Amino acid sequence: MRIGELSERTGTSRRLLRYYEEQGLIVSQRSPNGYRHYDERFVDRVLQIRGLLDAGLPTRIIKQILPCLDKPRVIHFPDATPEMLATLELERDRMTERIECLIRNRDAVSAYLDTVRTNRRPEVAA
Amino acid sequence: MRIGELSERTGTSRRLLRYYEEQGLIVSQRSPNGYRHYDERFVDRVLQIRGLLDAGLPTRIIKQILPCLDKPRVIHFPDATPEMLATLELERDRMTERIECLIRNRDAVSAYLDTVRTNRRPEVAA
DNA sequence: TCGAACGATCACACGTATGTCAGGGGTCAA
DNA sequence: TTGACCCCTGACATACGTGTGATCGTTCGA
Repeated sequence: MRIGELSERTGTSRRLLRYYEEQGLIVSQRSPNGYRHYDERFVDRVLQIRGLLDAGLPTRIIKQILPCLDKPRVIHFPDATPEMLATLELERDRMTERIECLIRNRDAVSAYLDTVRTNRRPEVAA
Repeated sequence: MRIGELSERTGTSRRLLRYYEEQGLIVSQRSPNGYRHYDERFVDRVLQIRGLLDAGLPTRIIKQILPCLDKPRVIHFPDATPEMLATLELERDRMTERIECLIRNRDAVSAYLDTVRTNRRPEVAA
């Protein structure tokens, strides 16, 4: 598919798809006329990128963890340098912290909503 | 405490503390000379703000959910308008999505790291 | 063959979180 | 009183994700 279809299927502007490519998050095939072409896998890939961006990870980090998520469980041992593994561990821990922070606060918001709804007293003006 | 101590205890620059105040995330007492003063509660409050920012929430949203997290379980019913409750529900759901996305990807990174470490073969050059 | 619809690149702009610096005042101990 | 150190405000700068527009080439159906 070309960029327009990928854009529609992922709800992501063409501009951003080109930006993600520029940042090395996705790679496209080019036809002779220069048009970008993508296969089905890119739909999930782009949605994954958007989710991670929305969760606060910068493209620089996303670029590093994406190779871990490729479907074929083929691990590229050669390019798994100790430094890269350390970086991944660090990012994994940072993601865990984010998760815990989000859970804490989401639960607090939930508790608040529950309390408000339970104690709803329409007869009280103020 | 004054802004310098709060800054040190939260690892947050003075500049940012003032910015958070400007955005309505925190409120300070002022002494006659204009200095900001904070009590102990602000240490946790600031750390919470930083966690949420790091998790990808903008100050606009953080400002809305912070009142839900105040220690005294005093719910301010009067200012809990239906619109605000709807907004909170929406944000709660968005936080849940973020959490799920982060967990999925964190687990994938973990699995990658486990695989690499398990299959470590120091004798293989390439 | 023309025009609509799509693609490409490039440049400028914006919002947000953050850094940094300038210019000025307050506090306090030597 | 001077100097070190804290605070204030305001302005400018930067990185990053994203929008928008200009200008141009490609494709394809009417």
